Amino acid sequence: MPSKTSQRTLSTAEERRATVMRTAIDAFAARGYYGTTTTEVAKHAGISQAYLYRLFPDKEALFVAVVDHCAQRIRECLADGAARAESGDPQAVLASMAEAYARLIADRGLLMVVMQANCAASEPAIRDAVQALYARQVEYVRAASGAAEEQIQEFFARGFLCNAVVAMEAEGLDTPWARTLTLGLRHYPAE
Amino acid sequence: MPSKTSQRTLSTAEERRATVMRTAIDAFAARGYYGTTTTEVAKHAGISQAYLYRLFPDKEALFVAVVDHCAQRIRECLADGAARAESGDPQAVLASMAEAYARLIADRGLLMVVMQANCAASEPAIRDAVQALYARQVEYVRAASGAAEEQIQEFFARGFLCNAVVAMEAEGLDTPWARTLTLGLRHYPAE
DNA sequence: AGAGTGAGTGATTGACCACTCATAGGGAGG
DNA sequence: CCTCCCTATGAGTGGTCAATCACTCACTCT
Repeated sequence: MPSKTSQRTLSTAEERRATVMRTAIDAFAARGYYGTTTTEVAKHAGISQAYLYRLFPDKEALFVAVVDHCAQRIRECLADGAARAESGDPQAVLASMAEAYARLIADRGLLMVVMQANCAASEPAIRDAVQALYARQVEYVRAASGAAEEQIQEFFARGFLCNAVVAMEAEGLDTPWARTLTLGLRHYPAE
Repeated sequence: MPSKTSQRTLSTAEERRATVMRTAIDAFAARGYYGTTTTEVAKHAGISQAYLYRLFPDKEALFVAVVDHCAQRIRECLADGAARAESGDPQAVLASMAEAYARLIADRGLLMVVMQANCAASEPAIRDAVQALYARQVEYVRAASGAAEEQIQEFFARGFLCNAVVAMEAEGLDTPWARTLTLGLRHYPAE
């Protein structure tokens, strides 16, 4: 019967959930867990706010789902970096992972969601999600690189430096202090 | 006339402002700029919410004032660390500053306010305050230590690592990943 | 064609929040 | 003792937010 426009109009709930998790990143990235409204998230996903509550039990579960989604994308990115390493040497693997990470955070959203989650850790469920995120990341980096503890720690320290620099929007600044912090940091332009 | 209790009942506005900036730290540290209510801040300071608005023009100005207050305390702490250095050697000065910083962030509040401010940088006034904070910190560390750019950068990278670890409450955890991240980090118990 | 299932929404609710205003009361100077 | 300024508050106000509910419509199976 719908001969003209063969486009289907309805999606499955699972497809919608995936869309929401993708589009909610930018919303939560800008204003964090408390500062983002469910109406805003719904608008980004192109659905009504009421339906958002059919897809997720409440705002907290929605946020945790978004954080988990980001965690998974970061892991995939690290794995991709490890696969591209030119040799099995721990330092080479770490460098290749760092390069992949630098490319990943070219879009601010992903990174900012993780920082926002880190800051909203006073909610137990969110703190648990953040701890799980870093637990899996650290274990993965350890396993994939085989590097020494100190090297892994420094890898993450540099990662946190990246995060902070991006969060405070200091990548573009042409001041001495900003140049000191961003020394040697690869900065890929957005998209 | 008030012979029994000689305690005064009124304070000057300046004294009250100082009290608010001290007590608001814990409130903003836990739930950030958006998640903290002005009523909460007023209650912590022991004044009415209405009077808070006589001391500060609005919530944003209040938050920025608290961030500036934290920035000043951190600078004092770094200066104190530099003064205690055993020699003028850049590495020794940096190490002494790091030690002082580790002691400072024994109370989570100060550090979390800075992280929360970093995450609320979508508000221009807050972003400016955060950038000013790090600008002065980096310049101070550079001037006081005389260290090379790379060393200064690594100093701050380790600082951000500290921040993240404290934020996600991983200092106490006895898991391999948490131990990797906290390697060699001095952890002073609260208060 | 008609019944049943799941996608999707408009309207609403009660709680709460940033911010305001009229006013009460302490303390110092005259 | 009176008065004037400053500290301080109670009682709102308009607006917004998370969450709910009754309801419509699209699609499928028989």
